[in-house]
Amino acid sequence: MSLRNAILALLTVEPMTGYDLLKHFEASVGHVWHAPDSQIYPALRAMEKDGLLEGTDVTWGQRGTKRRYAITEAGRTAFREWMDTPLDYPRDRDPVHLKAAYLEWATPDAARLQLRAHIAHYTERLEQWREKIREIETGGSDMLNRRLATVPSSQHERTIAFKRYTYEGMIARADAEIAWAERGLKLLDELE
Amino acid sequence: MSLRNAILALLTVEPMTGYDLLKHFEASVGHVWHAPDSQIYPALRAMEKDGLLEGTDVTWGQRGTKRRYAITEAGRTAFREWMDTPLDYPRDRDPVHLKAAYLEWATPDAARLQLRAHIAHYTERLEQWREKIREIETGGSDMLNRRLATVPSSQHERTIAFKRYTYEGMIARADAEIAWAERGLKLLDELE
DNA sequence: GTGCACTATCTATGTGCATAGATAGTTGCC
DNA sequence: GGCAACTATCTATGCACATAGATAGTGCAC
Repeated sequence: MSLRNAILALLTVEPMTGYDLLKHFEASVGHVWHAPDSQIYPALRAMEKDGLLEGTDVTWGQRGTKRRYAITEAGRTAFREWMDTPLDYPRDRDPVHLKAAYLEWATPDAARLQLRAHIAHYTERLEQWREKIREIETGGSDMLNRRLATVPSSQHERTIAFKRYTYEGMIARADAEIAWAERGLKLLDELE
Repeated sequence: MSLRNAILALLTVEPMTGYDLLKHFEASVGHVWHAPDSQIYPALRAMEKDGLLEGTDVTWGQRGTKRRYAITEAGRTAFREWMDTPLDYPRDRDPVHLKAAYLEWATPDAARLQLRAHIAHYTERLEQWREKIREIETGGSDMLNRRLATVPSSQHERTIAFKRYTYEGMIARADAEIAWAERGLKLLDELE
């Protein structure tokens, strides 16, 4: 259900086409939730059928058309409901730690490579997330600015605070992962 | 592919039935990787067909039979290969942080409930993982003891170290999640 | 000797997602 | 005027997994 709610969240700002949404899932929201077009377009059709969205065909150039989706009142309600409902946590299923538990089966070199890849992965994310926070703080986030334009200014602080808070969480996680992988590299050295 | 490799990892210690494996996925390994019986049994059949396992029927009581699977040389090779191959990291898809980004849509009470649930979830895991480490350190882990019996004593330190290292990583992650949720609770107070 | 918890396995249906490939119109540039 | 890059959307196949329900034998306790 998260995909649907990620879509609803974006459409609370303004109506969008599937393609618009795709671009957002590749950029801003994509740092938290990713979705390919093959998932987005069918989801939009289903959500329209369920009354969460209302689609209208918009002409585009001479012969082209595209379908722009707006969130309905039912959609807003559904989103608020989801926001108020606790998530249930999936069972643990973590390939990285699964492998770590049997690292004696890997060659030390392969083990090192993988820990370094872990560090590289989270370092990259870290930079993206830090950049997001910078954008949020300097008012350089288009999507956030448009969102702020739709809510009373008394809500601006809240809205911004939760965005920053989200990315801070991602950063904290990345920091923990990097520190863990670095301890792993040290451990490999010690065991040799 | 992780399920298959989790199964291979367990079967490097000794042959087991699907039911045995299920119990392990509910207990020890389950802290890192979970799988229901409806996934395990078909996987075992497929892995036998692929030559990774060899199954033999074992009588059980008067009329009962069960199928015990042993890892083959091909299975060991496949497992080692997986262990030496870097994982590829899935795209970000994190419901918790997705929701956090739009927390202004939740009522403050609902938001608090969810952050507390987050804390409760990871606190519970934390205790399980700490218990696992205690088991590892005191030699109280059956599965680990049986595993150690299959490897030369020169490898014991390594084997134990990686297990502990794995759970330390899970603990570090849980600590980070709890700290983040606590900052969230504070943030909610401040915004009110 | 009956009932109950446990061992043991299998099947069916549906969702979410990855991957890949197809189609077609638009815009801008050289 | 043609080509490339981009906009816009759709479809197909397959895997991993959740959920649920079915079947049947075992072992023990009362």
